[in-house]
Formats: sequence, structure tokens, C-alpha cells
Amino acid sequence: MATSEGLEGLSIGALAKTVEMSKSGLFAHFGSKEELQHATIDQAAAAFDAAIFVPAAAAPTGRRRLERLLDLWVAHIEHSAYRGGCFFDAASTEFGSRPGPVRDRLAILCRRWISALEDEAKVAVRAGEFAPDTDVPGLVFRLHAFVEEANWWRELFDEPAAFDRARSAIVDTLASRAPAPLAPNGASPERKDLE
Amino acid sequence: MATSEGLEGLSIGALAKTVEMSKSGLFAHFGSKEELQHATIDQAAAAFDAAIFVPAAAAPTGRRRLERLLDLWVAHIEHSAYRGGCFFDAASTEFGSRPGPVRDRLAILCRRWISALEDEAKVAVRAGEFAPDTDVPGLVFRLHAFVEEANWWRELFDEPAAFDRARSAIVDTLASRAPAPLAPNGASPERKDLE
DNA sequence: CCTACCGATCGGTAGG
DNA sequence: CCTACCGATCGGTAGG
Repeated sequence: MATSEGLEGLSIGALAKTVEMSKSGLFAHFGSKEELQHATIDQAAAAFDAAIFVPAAAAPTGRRRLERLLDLWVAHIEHSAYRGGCFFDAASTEFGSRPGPVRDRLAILCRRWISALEDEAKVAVRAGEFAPDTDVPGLVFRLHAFVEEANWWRELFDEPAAFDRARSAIVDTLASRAPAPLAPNGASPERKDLE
Repeated sequence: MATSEGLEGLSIGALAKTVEMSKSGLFAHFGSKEELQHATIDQAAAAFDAAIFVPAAAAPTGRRRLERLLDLWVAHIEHSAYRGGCFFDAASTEFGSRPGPVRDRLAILCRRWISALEDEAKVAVRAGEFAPDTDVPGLVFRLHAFVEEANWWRELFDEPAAFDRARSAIVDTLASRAPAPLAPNGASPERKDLE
């Protein structure tokens, strides 16, 4: 409901009707609308952890865990039960220009996700799974962009095929960071480029 | 105002106050809230045309016009006077899950922009400026993703440096589509990869 | 957890 | 373009 109507558009009265409670009965559980918004964010963060962080922890750290995190994230958004797609994309875009504790909270959670991706990429660089000159924040910027773009395409154009485009872009981008094998004559090794 | 508060959050009463008119006086100009929203979209579309389509028409069609369109677009969002960043990103995300004529209109305008980028990329492929096996929709998917991602970073993290990351990603992605020069011994030509 | 209520604001209308 | 008003809904409170 918060994803489709917006975190601000989520009203206590409308929510009370859907859960068949009185408005003030439900209000008493939260104390204020802002607390309702925080509770909603908590719920989404817990679902994100359970769907992505927890299962990805089974993969070995570095490149393989980075790939697993991205796979799980794309699948999570692609098969999301909620209309409105990715809650954090909707909420962070809505609150990007509304300073306050809710925006600050969303920014911290989104940053944490970016940092988690960067951490795995850094491990991959140190382990020699990615080229040593890899710009890790630049790499994660691109990977994150592809997934959010797929979510946007599905929402606005109703094109679920966008998720395959995102997966393909992720594969290509990670492949472009593969370390160059030793090539005695200086010739470039085979590379997987765009498409 | 529509960009920062949302196209739905833009209220006739609040707008009337800022332009120092009576609420119903302003209301009479539009007839309904939906018409206000459409008029707002018209205004944003006209500004977009004037800032991007018109000046880019001076560049020769194909790869160079594609680059010019992207340059102008990034600069337009980067230096936007409105808080809230890219109006079309904010509005299309807000209305992505709200079916109706406003959403349909936003989808058509966004699609038109995507198509304009694809058209220049197609010309570039036909002209031999891009490799013949280029997946044009996949290429534009990535280019579009980078710019929207930069807008999101600036809004949520207040990091204007994200625009340089987007520009860098665009340059790399376009370079990866450069046609392979004839190489008699079959060795891959020099390539500009990620960073 | 409820009923009953508060002032403010919403989109929109009547009448001029 | 205005004043004055409509019913509905908003977040929130009083009192139980």
C-alpha cells in the first residue's frame, strides 16, 4: 500500500479500513503518522534482509557473493507481490526532496545496500577476481542503475522483459572487470562486451 | 513544486497561495485537478524540448547527435533549478502504479524520449559508427539507467559527483560499441573498458 | 481497543 | 477573477 500510494499517501484512516479497525484504535499503535512510516520502512527492510542478505551469505565472499546479491535483488523486485515495484525506489524518490527523519532513514538504508555491494566488489578486487584498476564505486553505480532502471520500465511501460536487460547488463559489466590473463605478446585478451 | 511535492501533492489551494490568487480563481483556469496536472506536464515537456531537443538538432544525426542529446540531458538535470531533480523521473515513479490518463501521458512522453535515443543509435549503427551487432534497445536501456541513477544519487545522498559517474559510464558504454577496425591477424583491437 | 470529536485542508461548486 | 460554501478526508485528541 505504501509502495503504490506513496509513503505520504498511506493514510491512517484508509489503512484502518483495510484492516477493519477503528482509525483511532490503529492510531494508538503508532502514535503518529511518522511512526507509521518508520514501522513501514522497518517491515520493508526486514523483508529485504530475509530475501537477499540472508540467502546470499551462503555464497563465498567476493565476486560470487556480489553476483548472488544482484541475482537475488533482481528476482526479489521482479517477483514482488506489491504493485509499485521496489518499495525503496518508490520511497526514496518520494522523500528525496522532503528533508526529515524519514528521508534520513531511507538514505541510510539505501547507502547500506550500496556499501554492501561495494564491500563484495572490493573483496573481489583484492582476491584478483576483478582487474586491480577497478573503480569500485563506479562499478556499483552502474550495477545499481541497471536494476532500478528495470523496475522503472516494468512500472511505467509494463515491460517485465526489462529485467532480462538488466541481468544482461550486469553480466557484461562484471565480465568487463575480469582481470586480464597474462598475454606475453601484449595482445588484448578476449572480452565480453555489450551484447 | 510538482517535482518536490509530487504531482498529486500539488494542491490547488497551496498553489493559489504562492501565486497570490484565490483558490477558486485559479481553479477556474484549469477546471479540475487532473487538468492542472496535465498543464504541469505540458510545461515540463516544453522545457525539456527547448533545453535538449532543439539545441541537439544542430548536431549531425547518428552517434554525434546521440552524444549531444545525452550531454544536454545530463546537464539539464544536473543544473535544474527545481528541488526534486528530474520532473519526469519523479512524476513517472509516482504515477507508475496509478493507472489513468496522467500516467498514460507520462508513459508516452518517456517512451518518446527513449525512442529518440534509439533512433539516433540506429542511425549510428547503419552509418558504421557503432558495431553492426549492437543491441540498440539494450544500449539505450543502459544509457538511460545511468542518468536516472545520477539523479537519484544527488536527490537522496546529495552527491552531485554522481553526474560525473554517469558521464563516465556513458562514454565507456558508447566506446564499447565502436566498430572493430579491420585486424588481419584476428587480434582484438584496443578497447576502452569500464574506467 | 472504541466512539465522538477537533481544526485544517482537500477538490470542487454556487453565484456573482 | 472573487467570496462563500459543500461534503469528505486528513492527522490527531478526549475520554473511556
